[in-house]
Amino acid sequence: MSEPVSIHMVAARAGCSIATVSRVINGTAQTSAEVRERVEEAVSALAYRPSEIGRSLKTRKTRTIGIVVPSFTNPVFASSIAGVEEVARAHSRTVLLTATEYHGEREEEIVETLLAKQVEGLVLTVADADNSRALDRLDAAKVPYVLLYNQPARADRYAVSVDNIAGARELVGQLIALGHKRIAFVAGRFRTSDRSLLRYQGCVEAMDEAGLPKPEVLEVDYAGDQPEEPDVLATKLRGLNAPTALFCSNDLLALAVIAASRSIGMKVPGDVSVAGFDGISIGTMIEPSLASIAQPTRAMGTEAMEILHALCQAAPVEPGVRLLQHQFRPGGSIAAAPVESKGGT
Amino acid sequence: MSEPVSIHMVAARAGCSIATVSRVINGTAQTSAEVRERVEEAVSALAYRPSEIGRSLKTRKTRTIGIVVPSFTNPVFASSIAGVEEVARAHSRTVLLTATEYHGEREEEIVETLLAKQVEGLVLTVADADNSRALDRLDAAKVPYVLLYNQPARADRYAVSVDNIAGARELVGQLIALGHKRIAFVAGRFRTSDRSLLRYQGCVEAMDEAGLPKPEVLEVDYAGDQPEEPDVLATKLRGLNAPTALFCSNDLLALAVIAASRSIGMKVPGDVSVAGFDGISIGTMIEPSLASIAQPTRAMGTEAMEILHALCQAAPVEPGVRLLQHQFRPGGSIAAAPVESKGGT
DNA sequence: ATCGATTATGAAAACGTTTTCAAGCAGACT
DNA sequence: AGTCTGCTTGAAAACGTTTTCATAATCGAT
Repeated sequence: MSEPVSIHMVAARAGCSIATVSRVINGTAQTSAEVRERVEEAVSALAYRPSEIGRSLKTRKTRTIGIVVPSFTNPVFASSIAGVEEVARAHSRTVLLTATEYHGEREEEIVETLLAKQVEGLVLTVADADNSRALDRLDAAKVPYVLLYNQPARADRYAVSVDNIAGARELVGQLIALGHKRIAFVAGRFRTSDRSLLRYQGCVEAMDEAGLPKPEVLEVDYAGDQPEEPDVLATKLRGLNAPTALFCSNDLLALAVIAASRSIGMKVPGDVSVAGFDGISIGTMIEPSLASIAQPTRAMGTEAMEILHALCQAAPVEPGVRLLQHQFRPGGSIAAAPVESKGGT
Repeated sequence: MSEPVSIHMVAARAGCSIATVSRVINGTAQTSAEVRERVEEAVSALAYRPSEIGRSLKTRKTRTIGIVVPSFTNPVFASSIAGVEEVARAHSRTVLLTATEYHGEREEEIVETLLAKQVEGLVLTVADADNSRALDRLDAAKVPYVLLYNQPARADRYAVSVDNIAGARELVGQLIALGHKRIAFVAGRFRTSDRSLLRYQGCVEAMDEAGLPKPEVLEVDYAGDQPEEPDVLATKLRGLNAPTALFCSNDLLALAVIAASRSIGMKVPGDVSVAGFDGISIGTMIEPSLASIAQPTRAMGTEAMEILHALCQAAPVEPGVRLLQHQFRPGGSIAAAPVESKGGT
């Protein structure tokens, strides 16, 4: 903070010009062994580290990328961020982190800030990938970016995701195979998550295919990352038309739904089956374990960052959505549907 | 990436000097309404955003802070990061994020990188706050930092934590009150977490006080954030001397321990009580709910960032460790100790 | 010995800002 | 009319780098 050691001091101590110091440090040109040694001595004696700021200004490269996600506390995002960061570091890039807290309207402002910081590219998860002023801004600025968890319709955008529709279909297919006919979709934030909508769509398709009516939908409010109060949620659950299975748009929500069900005396999976989406690791440790669609979250982060890295150095990359493999994760939270009481409630 | 619009272009379009543009943008001096209007027109027409790089170079302020934590995927760190980021944004600072992945030896290199990026300060959780070359480096560079979750002995360092010893004592006290006499401490990473060690110490003190022998210790290996394979863990648990309660050094570990116990037919809490430390929110949603010591993780993040912000602008702040209030969170995972079979195994 | 070719080095420009300094200019006062 | 004050503006320096260009020095070859 108070003793900034610049290249000039190193040059002074080594008795040469700053140009030579720069050459020694970056190995960008031949230098005599003698002067090289003096420079190296000075560098370590002064604990000199070239300022990335000065360097960036000249080279117009910051080696910094930005991340924009709805939240850190959702394990899905946390672990993909970890993946991004790992790859970023491997390519000696650093990561500027921001969260929208699920406020889609903040996206644009956040992107603006990141742009001012001269990030070379971004990895982001937006509310609606096909209608985002933030993305338009990035396109205009010609700053490369890779979407994560979004599945944009536009083919010119880069994205890494799983096939949300197929995943949801698969999961709901399992429920149907277990004999469930009245399946409700418990939706987190339809409005701020196109993923949620796609999963709903997959659910509808699976039920359609099986000749079942559209699922009932229960929309849940959130406070930050946590679903609303357990008793409010419980009340809402009670208001449903006696579904035998609940498909929740994500695992965190499923956990809350299980807890709420329990609180109103509904046994899981005895009275009602509950499934989620994401495959967070905690789901396997609880009892009953949570049936879900597992996404390779960390790998999605690393993949996104690899693409972004390529883009940053203007390497040719095929645009479009990379769909990584999802996997049905069975769990004790779902079971065969209870036998239907004839014409009952 | 390819059309960088600089202050010069704005000046050219507005027909004035770059100095005037700067003044209009920052409002740092009076300008005539006429020229101000022209500048504003140019700014919005060109979608100009001052480069933070250029600005930082001149002002020697980057308005960027660094975060160093062991991992993002541990909810404890994730939520305090969220707190840090929130406050940082409120003070219009951005956050550079890095994880050590629990490799203490990486800390120094990471700090070095962050320093080169000219961060104005750091929030970090280190392996051992009293013996850290990374912190020494920061002291030498006179860059302010605030520790999070660490409780350094040195009184000149800033830190935000809970009282780990007191928390552990309190929790173990509860176990003892429930009649437990053989309590084992399940330790995650003694070597890379001084928190773990403090919690152990608290456990020992509580047992000492009650005239009980030192707790048996089970040390667990990790792969990244997840404890070792469930069956390995289960085997290790079986090797213990029939404790009636397991105090785990953190909640994630406790969850794994519960799952492992279940896998070898030990009922929780019927056969063995299990408690954790941290109070992660998922702990309240599972069955049985997890008894733990809740830390105000997000508040710890905001507090740390507030202190750092003050430090960054050279405001006087009392050094030392801020201990935030922890709270015993009761849970169904602990229950009265089974009655002791006379002189049994 | 002289010449061209090669190598090591330094001076200076450039990157995009902020800020100091001086100057221009209007109006107000003597 | 002349001076002073106050307000607005521009030129230029500075921040810490990298890089271009030129120069000095070394060397082998004629």
